[in-house]
Amino acid sequence: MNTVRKKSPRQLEKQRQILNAALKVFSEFGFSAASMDAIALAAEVSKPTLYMYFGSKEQLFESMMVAERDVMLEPFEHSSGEMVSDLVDFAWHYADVVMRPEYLSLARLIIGEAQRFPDIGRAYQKAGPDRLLSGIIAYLETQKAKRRLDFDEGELAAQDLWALILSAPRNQALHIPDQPPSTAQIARYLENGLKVFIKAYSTQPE
Amino acid sequence: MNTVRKKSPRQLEKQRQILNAALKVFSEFGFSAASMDAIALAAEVSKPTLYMYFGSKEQLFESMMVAERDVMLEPFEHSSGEMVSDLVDFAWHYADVVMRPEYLSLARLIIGEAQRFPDIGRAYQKAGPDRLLSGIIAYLETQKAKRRLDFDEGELAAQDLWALILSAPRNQALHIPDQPPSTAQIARYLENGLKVFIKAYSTQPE
DNA sequence: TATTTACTAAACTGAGTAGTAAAATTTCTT
DNA sequence: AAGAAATTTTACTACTCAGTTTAGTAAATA
Repeated sequence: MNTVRKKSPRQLEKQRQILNAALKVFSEFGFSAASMDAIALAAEVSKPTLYMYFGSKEQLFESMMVAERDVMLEPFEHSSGEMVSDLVDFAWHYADVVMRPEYLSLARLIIGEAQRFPDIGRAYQKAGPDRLLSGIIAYLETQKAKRRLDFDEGELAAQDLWALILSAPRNQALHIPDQPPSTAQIARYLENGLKVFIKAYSTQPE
Repeated sequence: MNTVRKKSPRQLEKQRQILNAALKVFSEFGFSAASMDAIALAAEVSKPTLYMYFGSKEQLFESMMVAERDVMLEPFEHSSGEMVSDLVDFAWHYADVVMRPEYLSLARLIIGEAQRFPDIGRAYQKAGPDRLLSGIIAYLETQKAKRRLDFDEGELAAQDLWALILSAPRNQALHIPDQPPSTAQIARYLENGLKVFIKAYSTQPE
């Protein structure tokens, strides 16, 4: 396996190109049906270059997963610093990440290949859902500290919030990629979910 | 495409054998990576026989999907007749179906191939989640009629119940096939979910 | 200018795979 | 038991694809 020694900006650019192409092709066809020729073509790179940067199809797949996962969750990372004003903002921000077509494609790919790449499934669960869940828990705890919410286990409350808001539209989107729920439909589930959550967990339900 | 004319019990038996093998191999490898040779081997049938019963790989895949889906949902079908005594029973019955390893495998397969087989994704949504949802709605409506529950839209209430009970363990199981949640873990989510649901929807929360 | 580095295009290897053909064999029917 | 139908075995075709090799080119470096 001949790796590149030093990474010039030009090489980093090429690496990005390849990873982007890999995401695109793998997402569309799945691991097995995606061909390295197709990825090379999409990346506008020759096949030997592909193998120079990433030794094999499996390695490319795993590298792509790690890279894309981080890119995907980047916007969420940043927001965890700023203080969200209320649950609605929080929920919408969350929905924006999870319901993005690229995120859904990746999730579909991961679920579909989970049996063949158990490490990737586990890593995704940690870096994706679990991390987002931590964010929710942290937020809910601050609300609990302010006596606005009441619960025993933060994890369960966070799971409930997630489930109430996004379970229905996300599952549907996973099964039917070509008919993603509209913003209005998402809003319907989101508002109802929040209403239920508040009724169950708020100390002063309106 | 040379189909078999009359179906002797022996042929039906063979058909079952093939479909079972197809489920097994497709579930393990996904559509593309599964080979017809492997399926023939698993079914203890020759490859030409495979092609005699099901004209092509895609046809076999689709037939298997339809057949397995129906088998999978059979136990649920029957139970909708008998009157479930309370929500806990109902939830457990539901969890038993959805968290079965074979059901999860099939769901993983469908999600992974949804982009390549949009019809199958749509059909599954209708025959699986949507049908189960109808069952929940029907049950909730009877409770509403008895003034035990209160809600505006049955669909939303049913989605909430589903989400609260099974969203968390199911998602985790989809990502991490080799570590399915234990009965105790399922119970934890289920009991908490029911508690929240009752608090939000019951007319007389305990 | 000479040399190294990164890359490309194209052909090739070797393995696997969907699907078919035909003859041999088993099973069913009469 | 004899003939018909269903199946199997075996072999094959045509193709795809991961990964490699070769021969040559553009650009950076010395």
